[in-house]
Amino acid sequence: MRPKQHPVTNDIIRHLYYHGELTIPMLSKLTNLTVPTVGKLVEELLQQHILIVKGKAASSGGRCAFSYALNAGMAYCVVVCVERFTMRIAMTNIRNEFVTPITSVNIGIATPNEMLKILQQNVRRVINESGVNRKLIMGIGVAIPGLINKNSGINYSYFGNANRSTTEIFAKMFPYPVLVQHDMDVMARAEHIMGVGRRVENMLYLYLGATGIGLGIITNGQLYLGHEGFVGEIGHIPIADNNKLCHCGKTGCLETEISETALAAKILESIQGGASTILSSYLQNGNYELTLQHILQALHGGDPFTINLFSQLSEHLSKAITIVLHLLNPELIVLGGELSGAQQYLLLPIQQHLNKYALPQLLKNCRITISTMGTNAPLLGSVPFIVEHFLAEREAEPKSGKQRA
Amino acid sequence: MRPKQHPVTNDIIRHLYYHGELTIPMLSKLTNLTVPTVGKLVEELLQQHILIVKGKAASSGGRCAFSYALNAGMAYCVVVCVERFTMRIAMTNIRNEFVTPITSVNIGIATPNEMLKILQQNVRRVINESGVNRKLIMGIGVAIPGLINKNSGINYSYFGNANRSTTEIFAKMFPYPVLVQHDMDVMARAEHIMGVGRRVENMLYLYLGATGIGLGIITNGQLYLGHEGFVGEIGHIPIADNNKLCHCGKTGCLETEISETALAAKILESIQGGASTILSSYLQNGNYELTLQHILQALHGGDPFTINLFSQLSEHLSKAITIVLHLLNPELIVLGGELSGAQQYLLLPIQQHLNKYALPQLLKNCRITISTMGTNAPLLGSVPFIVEHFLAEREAEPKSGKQRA
DNA sequence: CGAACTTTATAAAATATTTTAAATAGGCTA
DNA sequence: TAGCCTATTTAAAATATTTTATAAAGTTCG
Repeated sequence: MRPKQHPVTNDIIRHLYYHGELTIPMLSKLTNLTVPTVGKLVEELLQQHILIVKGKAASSGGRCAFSYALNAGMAYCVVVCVERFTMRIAMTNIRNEFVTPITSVNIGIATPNEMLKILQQNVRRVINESGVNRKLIMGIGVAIPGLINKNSGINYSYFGNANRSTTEIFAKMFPYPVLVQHDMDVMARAEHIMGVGRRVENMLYLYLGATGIGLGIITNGQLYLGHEGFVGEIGHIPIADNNKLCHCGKTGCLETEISETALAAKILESIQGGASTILSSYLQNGNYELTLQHILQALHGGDPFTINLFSQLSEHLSKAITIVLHLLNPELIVLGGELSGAQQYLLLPIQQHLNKYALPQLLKNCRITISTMGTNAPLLGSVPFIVEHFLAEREAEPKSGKQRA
Repeated sequence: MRPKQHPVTNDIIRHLYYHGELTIPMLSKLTNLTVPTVGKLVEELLQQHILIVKGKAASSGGRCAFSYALNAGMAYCVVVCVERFTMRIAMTNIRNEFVTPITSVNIGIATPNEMLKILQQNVRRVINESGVNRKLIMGIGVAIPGLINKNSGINYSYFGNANRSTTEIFAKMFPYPVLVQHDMDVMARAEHIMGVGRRVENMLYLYLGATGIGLGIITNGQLYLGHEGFVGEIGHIPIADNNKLCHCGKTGCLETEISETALAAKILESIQGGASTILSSYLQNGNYELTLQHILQALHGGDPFTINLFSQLSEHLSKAITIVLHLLNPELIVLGGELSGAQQYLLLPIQQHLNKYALPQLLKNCRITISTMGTNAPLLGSVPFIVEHFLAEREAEPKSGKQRA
């Protein structure tokens, strides 16, 4: 008997999720509903404990409005991210806040089936230990690297093979919806919803990881996934004239210059060629491996060799950034991933090189910054996906009983 | 007294514009309104002569539905495109059909002010000669090359300088809204709305012109303009290791390999080096200039040298296509512009080279084809912009008198 | 400090849209 | 060609949302 109301309350919840805190007149503008209508709906949502009164907003010349927010205890998300050596799991509330510690599990060289087991066990443990009412869990978000088909859920790296859809596998494993997403897209979304990219319509998230490079794209205010979800494969753009063979089989890929192994190899070569750097000390006593951690440590320690190394690396990166800048004219480019830990040692040379390569009109109004979300991005970025899915389901629902609260 | 109805009838008009012909149940699904509601609104629009009954749709197992379409005489657009040597002007109806011949005016090396005068005079003439009721003209669409700021309308090529907004200039010149757009975006839109890209959510339009290269981008079903409208600057991607100086000041730009002058220079060099080609015959009697027309003629005439030339050109092009393919995972790539006249001599080698460069997962479900709209694209592509603007204005309108019909 | 103005919230009447139900029209099969 | 099935159309009742009007709670300025 309420044909439109249910979708409309979802709209209110959605806006409150993205804005955090809103007044009735603000919601009226955002939803295109009149103030009395929004007033009634908010009243209803308050009674269902979906909303809470947050306080009074500052007056803008008249009676000051009450502001409302989502009740943090209204709904929860389980978030998982799969990384090189570990899988991290935690629970958040609907306000993007962690409500459990982040569990980190070693995954070693687990087979797809072992990975599934590890995931299942640990997700269950996190849910148990959280003490949260299971009915309030909206879903599970899983961020994984590699190519993931956005329609079938088929991916070519974890949890299965080219024939098994992860979506189907997980549907049998959990009583909650499980959303598997490319980690790049999850991080881009995190940055866009709760990081430096808030309210930005067109932005790029450039992930500079130890093992690879990727790009997450936000166009017209929404995540762009492309036809099948294979967006942002920037690591294999032929950009370097170095003749180095990439693991993809081609030469000159961006990734042959920018990765932990590429950096380590370059350093080793230089040291053998007589270069003087603090990094030599790590290579004593039969230890021939340099990790990114060592390199970043040397960098922030002020080692001139390493600083120069990052300046060189920035040159290649700048060429790639120039390409995406010229193609997509973003308002903001966010740099994330382990390599972005280089901070100013990366950002400043990039900006310098961009002045050389990029068209000034495009560069002028494009901000470039380093992510401040750290390792939380691939976890928190799943929350908006889960919230959207939850609200979409809620809309499709037969208008049966009252909603969870 | 009709708070929502007006926007809703606009929605019906919009859907009919994009689909051409629809039944009431189809409109009901598209608008999220019930069949009785749509029925009433359609009845109203029929009485206002905005819609016409098109015929009966084929039955799908029951009573067959009437199908409705926009009345071609309901509204008109003036469309203009500015090209290298000429300005072309015509009038269309709201169904993307020309209702006047296409007027072509020589613009030589006109100054910005002269250009404005030429445009004004000829647009007026086309309107006069069309005999169309001026009240039915929705607006004027102008497609121009170069960088155009999507917000201010400031462009750096025609009709003004970096300080004058074309939007403002035109507002004083005509009693109709004038929409100035980048020609690349207009052509991409044409291809997306009425060309090979109909119903495609994610596509790229690659313009291969005599003087430059550009990219129009459709993401999530809508034209992507970027932060300021400077999207698709693909001509200056550093892709060639040829050390040729580009007019932008850098070397190795894609445009240094793919353009009329680049091709002509290459041919001349080869001929001087002793190559045998039918093109030599054009260079007799003191004529040292080769146009793209000559080259395409030789190509389709089967000249082996020219065929080979296009195969080489395709290699560079394929590298650029690989980049955008890897970054944006489109469903469709449409090739347009004068160079696309090479047809299979361009398409086949591109596909061959792509097999070498691109990741198979990305290539597999991406169709690449050559535009079939020819020189109409930059004219007809303005129509959807004008229609959208018209409908947006109509929505904002105070719900005063009845609408034009 | 109170009058005038502005903004927000609520109540009652008006109206658009939906739901439910019944009628109509075409295709398919016997 | 009659009768059944399905889909479209129209009609009437129910309900959500808007409009209009009024009250309440702030700010600003004389």
